[in-house]
Amino acid sequence: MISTKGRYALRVMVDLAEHRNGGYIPMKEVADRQQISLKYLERILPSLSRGGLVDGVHGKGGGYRLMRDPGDYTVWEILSLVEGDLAPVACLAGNAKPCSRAAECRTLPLWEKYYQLTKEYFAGITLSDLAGLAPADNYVI
Amino acid sequence: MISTKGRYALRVMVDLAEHRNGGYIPMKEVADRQQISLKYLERILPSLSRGGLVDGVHGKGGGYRLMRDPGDYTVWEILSLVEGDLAPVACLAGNAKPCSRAAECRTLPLWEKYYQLTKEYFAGITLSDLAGLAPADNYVI
DNA sequence: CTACCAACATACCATGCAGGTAGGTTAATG
DNA sequence: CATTAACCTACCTGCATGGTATGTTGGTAG
Repeated sequence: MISTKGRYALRVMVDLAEHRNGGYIPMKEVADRQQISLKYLERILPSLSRGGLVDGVHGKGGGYRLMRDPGDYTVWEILSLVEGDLAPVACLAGNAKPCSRAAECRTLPLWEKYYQLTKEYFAGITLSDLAGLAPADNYVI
Repeated sequence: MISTKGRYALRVMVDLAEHRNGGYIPMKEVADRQQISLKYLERILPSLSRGGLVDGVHGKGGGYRLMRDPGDYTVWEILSLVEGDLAPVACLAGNAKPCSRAAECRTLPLWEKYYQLTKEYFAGITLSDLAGLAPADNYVI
């Protein structure tokens, strides 16, 4: 199951896409609009920043800003960054030790296909799809 | 993510389908074949039994047995029974309190469609698909 | 009737993660 | 220098996972 961390991150990104004006948007605004605890948001945003999805600036007039066009962010990218591994079962996660029963496992192909399905679904949706913005809607500076 | 409980339950069901002979199969056999702790298996099977998926009999010569043809069990049915709710996010789970932001939530439709996709995928696969048995392969008594 | 087998039930425990809260530090602006 | 806002660290509570251990109940075989 996707945790609140992933869900909140997605909502913040959509919010930043909808309210973008070329400048920096303080998290307090987003927290108010989205009704999410500011402190909790502040714990999520650094990973988005380190991942190069947003750009954060300290101090007065500061805040966060998208670094690319909303149409260039996929949901898969955002969720992966925040949630880590989106594998449906432990044996498919990146840090999993190789399973000796893999070759004969009757259920492994089921999980693999489901993983693939999940990836394709989330990779096919961008921020502009969610924000209801046209893909050609360009960044205003 | 699907927990070991769900994964093990599925493997047990497939094992019971592959080795079914009309009689009862003791969990010790399954535990040995599947390399799963017997004690842990014994904690999973009562729910499968209560759910009417298998039939358990005490004592010597006892064990568990499928109650229907393998082709009549869907993966969705098995996982739902053992895992409870398979909703990808908390707001879609059955026990979730109604969210006041649902009407305006930009991300809700995304989760709903993913939930639907998951359901359709798992409901489209049966035990006989996994066990490699032909659907017409009938129960031998 | 007794030994044995196997399902079934219950209790306990260690670990990790979710979902926060609290407080302070650093960097930029006016 | 006061304010703003990102950023960092530590801590806390509750719950789920993945077991282990110790039985009890019900049925069969000898």
